[in-house]
Amino acid sequence: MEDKLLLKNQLCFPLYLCSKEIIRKYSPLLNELDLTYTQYIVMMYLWENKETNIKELGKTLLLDSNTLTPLLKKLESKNYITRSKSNNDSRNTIIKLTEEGESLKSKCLSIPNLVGKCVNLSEEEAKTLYTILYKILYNIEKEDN
Amino acid sequence: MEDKLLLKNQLCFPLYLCSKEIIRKYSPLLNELDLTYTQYIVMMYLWENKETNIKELGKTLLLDSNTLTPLLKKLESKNYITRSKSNNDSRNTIIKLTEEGESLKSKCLSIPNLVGKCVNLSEEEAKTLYTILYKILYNIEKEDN
DNA sequence: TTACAATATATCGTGTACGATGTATTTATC
DNA sequence: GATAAATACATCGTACACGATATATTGTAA
Repeated sequence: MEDKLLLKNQLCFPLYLCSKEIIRKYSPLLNELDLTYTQYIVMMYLWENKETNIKELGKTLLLDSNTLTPLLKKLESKNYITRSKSNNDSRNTIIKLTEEGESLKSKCLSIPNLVGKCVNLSEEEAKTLYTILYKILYNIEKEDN
Repeated sequence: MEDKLLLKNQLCFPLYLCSKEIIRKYSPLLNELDLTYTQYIVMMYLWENKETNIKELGKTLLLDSNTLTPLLKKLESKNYITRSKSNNDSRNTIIKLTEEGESLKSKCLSIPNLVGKCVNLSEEEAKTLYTILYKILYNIEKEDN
């Protein structure tokens, strides 16, 4: 009977390490744009959607207002986004991309390839990993109800 | 030409989400033992090694003294470990498991299965994921030199 | 043996991450 | 239409995570 409490028998441990280490690879690239990794994925969401609110954003990034509110204030102070209250429902905080925020995307085009080079998986491995990770997310979400 | 800056085309993004979400699954279980996830993996390391120092620990967990020193002080205050200076080289901080810390392991035996149930991968998927994750870690470490 | 480099840890500041709680607004129920 | 429940966000406190820097100790080379 193997010892399930050995670090080498854990799955979450290498997941945790990989997440940290890849994000560490992002940071010198993102530093030049004055972005953190979390701010970067918020920007990615906005490049796809232009306008959103905290609830929608949080549903995608699996983050709540306690994390997003201060982060979005920082992005606002950098003039990458605007924050305003909705007229329809003034509980909603509308997040909009600014011109400057939009133009930031062109400066990020090389980032995925640079990071991909560090990770250095074959196309097939990357695809397999991707599939399994989303399966885990699906399973956990299902568990939560 | 696909847009590499779409969230759905990212690999780090689901990695980051999985790491967070699985750790979220640990937390109610670890709460009962007054441990955070990071404290838990430190304890796992110590259950395997009994005695270590901050450098050794950090090499395994990929953490530096700026994270570990305060964390270890907390584990010390819970009487799970002791911190002391080495006689051979008084720059080293020796970390030792206490009896109480050692006995904590028996209370954790059910955790891996409970979390595994949430993740809910087949044996083969888990193995594949494991292999790919450690390949990434190897590749990144190699890159760093 | 002295002075400089290397090592090991600690401290500091910033930025998430998240449970718990507070507040304002909207919806639902009677 | 008053009121309770639900919703959306904001705030607070604790705990990492990590770059930068400080401090103390040890190793090394002239």
